[in-house]
Amino acid sequence: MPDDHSDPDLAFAPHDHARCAGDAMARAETSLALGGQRLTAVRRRTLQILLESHRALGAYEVLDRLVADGYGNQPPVAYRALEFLEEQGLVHRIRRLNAFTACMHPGEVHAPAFLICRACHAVAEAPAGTLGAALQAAADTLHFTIERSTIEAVGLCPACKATAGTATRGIA
Amino acid sequence: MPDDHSDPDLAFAPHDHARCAGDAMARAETSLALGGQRLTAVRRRTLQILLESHRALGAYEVLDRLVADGYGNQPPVAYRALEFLEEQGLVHRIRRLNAFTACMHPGEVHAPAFLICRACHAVAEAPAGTLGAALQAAADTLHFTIERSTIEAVGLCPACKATAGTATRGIA
DNA sequence: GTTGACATGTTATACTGTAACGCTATATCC
DNA sequence: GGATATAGCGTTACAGTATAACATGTCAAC
Ligand SMILES: [Zn+2]
Ligand SMILES: [Zn+2]
Ligand SMILES: [Zn+2]
Ligand SMILES: [Zn+2]
Repeated sequence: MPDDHSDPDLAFAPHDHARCAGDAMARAETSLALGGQRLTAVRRRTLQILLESHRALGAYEVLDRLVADGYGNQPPVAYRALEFLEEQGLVHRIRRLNAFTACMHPGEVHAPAFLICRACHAVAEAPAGTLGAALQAAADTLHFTIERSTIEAVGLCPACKATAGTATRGIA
Repeated sequence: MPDDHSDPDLAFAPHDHARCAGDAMARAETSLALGGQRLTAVRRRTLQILLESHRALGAYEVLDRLVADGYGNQPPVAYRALEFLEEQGLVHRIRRLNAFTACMHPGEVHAPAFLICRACHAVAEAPAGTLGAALQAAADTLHFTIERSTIEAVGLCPACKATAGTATRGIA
């Protein structure tokens, strides 16, 4: 059995997602412990919820899930947990969708870029490649200093391209 | 007097903005005429409003301006005009700001990328350069087909870097 | 002038995000 | 253990963003 956890993003491919999510949660715990940050019950559950699929969830979807688990049922509960996780680099905000998704490469420094399938709503974190450099180069010609960047592409994932028109596929 | 209308984006530099905006409006008229689309009063005024500065305006800011000119004062009036202009490639949506800005390169095919100054709120459309290609390359490795992309960077424009901390500068 | 298509005006509502306050849990220091 | 400080959570109330649905108006083609 091949190692299906080599990097090239597997959001679009079938894979051992239980392990995928478990690994991510473990990395999150390590990373937070190192930084002296607290992974409280709400925060942990929020991250778990996002890790259940390679999709982006709206704050209110997350909130619904938290409520079902007995946590506070007001928007700030979800927003606070999500913002904390984003600050810690464990979650990314997908502005195009007004939604959040778990980071698949926590720890590594990365200007994240996302590929969003409009059919199955899977979200993959694209391999950085020369992307960051290209954006930096564009900024340089205008003498602009980049602090944060948002790169998001909408289109069709391989599975949905194959089934052209059909609905959900894969882990999304 | 040098031609200050050579491309490298001038949003961050002083320039003859009346001509800058006038040119853009003229290109818009041509482009719509070719496509058989109608530049109605609301649409024209909406584009003018966005062309007054190199900033992004929220739909409700645009609406306020339209109301002041005697147009309908409900959100759909502004959203419809903005969406029409965006479909025609004359306006871009800046998701990071929940706002809209006039396109500075209408006609040309371009996967737009924006540089947003967090100090003076100027928004420049970055020269495409290798950016589109880099994103496409990243997508290719996952066999993802890009249909639309959102590229936005937040940081400091040259003027605001110089004044480090001071407020508004330039045309923004 | 009637028809049909498109655009605008209007009502109402849905969705997304935050400010502010008070309570509770946790860590720290004595 | 008890006092103190801090961070996190629960809640109320509201602000900001966006859209569905329907009525009215405008314009060009026939
Ligand atoms: Zn997975
Ligand atoms: Zn898909
Ligand atoms: Zn200008
Ligand atoms: Zn600036």
